[in-house]
Amino acid sequence: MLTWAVDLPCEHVFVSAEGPILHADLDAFYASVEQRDDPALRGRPVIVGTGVVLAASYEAKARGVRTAMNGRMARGLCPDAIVVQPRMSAYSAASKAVFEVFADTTPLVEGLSIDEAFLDVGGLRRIAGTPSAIAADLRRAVASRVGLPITVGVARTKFLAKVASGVAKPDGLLVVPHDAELAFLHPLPVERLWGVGAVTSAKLRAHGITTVGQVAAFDIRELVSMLGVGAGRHIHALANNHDPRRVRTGQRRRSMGAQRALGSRRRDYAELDATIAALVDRLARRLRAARRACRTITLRLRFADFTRATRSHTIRTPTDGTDPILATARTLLTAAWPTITDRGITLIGLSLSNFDNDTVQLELPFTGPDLTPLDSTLDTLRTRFGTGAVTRAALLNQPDLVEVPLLPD
DNA sequence: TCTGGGGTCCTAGGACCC
DNA sequence: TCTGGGGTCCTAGGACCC
Repeated sequence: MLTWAVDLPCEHVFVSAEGPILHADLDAFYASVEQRDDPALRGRPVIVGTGVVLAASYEAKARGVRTAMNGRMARGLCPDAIVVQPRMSAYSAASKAVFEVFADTTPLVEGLSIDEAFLDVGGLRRIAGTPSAIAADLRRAVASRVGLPITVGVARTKFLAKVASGVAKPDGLLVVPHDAELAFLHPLPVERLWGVGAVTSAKLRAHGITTVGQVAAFDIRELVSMLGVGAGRHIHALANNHDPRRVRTGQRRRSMGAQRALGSRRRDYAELDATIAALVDRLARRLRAARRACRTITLRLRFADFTRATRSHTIRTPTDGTDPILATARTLLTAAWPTITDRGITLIGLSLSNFDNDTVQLELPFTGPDLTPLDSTLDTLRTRFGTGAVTRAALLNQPDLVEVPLLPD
């Protein structure tokens, strides 16, 4: 199987500092890459994606075009927009170049998606200047080395930094000073809270809650009964400016999926089976390229009325093979078929998860009976590999060698 | 506004174990 | 025979993010 034993030298382990934190977010990423690569597009409204809008330049956004909007509607709002086909490989390359700039700024980078990341710049003050100077340098470096505009929010916590970059967009820089955090946060609309989407926003507004400050003042028990324990506590904490989450490096993906929209035409079993075979083929290749193996295969379906259904199965032994994954996917489809056959399937997807824990053997920077460095080492490992990666007991039992999950993809 | 493709995390019930 | 309390794993659904 795919269990690795790789030595990871300890100089590759980074110690987390405690903020300040930068949230760096590329502006209208796909559209900006298109404008960078084709001067004729600069200053003009650009829409990436023909079916739905994958990205819109700020010139198009000014006319009301939004990400995920139906393409026909977008062209109605902005008839002179230039619509281009997405070029995913160009975006991947641009993202990689930007992340290299991040890595040159600080080793403590946590990527959130193809176009945004948190950077912990605590501890860099003496060598690189104040956080706002570091952020300004970063923006200049991305502009000169990659040719893309990027907005940076700077704050004490992840949440404040993320909100700051959102407020500062496009092509901006915003620092939230320590003594102005609540004054910055509380007047904002509830939708700025990370984790408040359409459903939660509607519930809050139905209770007359429209600002972050109102959420902060609201009784937490009522929030919990309104939204559930997890969401209620989460937004209450954020609204009250409690966000102890640190920047974490070395996170590995937890699932891998592929899907295919089918339109409204009726599909028979054979067509779905062929689609699934193609999805499995793609996914299994990606899985092997990432050197992972999965145990859970999930079939995702979306119907004409936009309801969804999932069917999943977990196998005993992790696999990266096309055949076992396809066999499981087919079993799921066959079992679900009688209940889905007349519901009008408009999308079919597969997701692989429950990856086996690939490990590395890591030399720790101490041996013998002196355990004083143990807790700082534990902290270091958790920063790099995640809180659940290693326990104190594991370190005590094996103080000079410990297995932790493999490096990120 | 009727909607693509890729992800993350949480909740809740049931099976099973001690 | 009926019972408590706690834990893990699996399945299905849902909300949210870019």
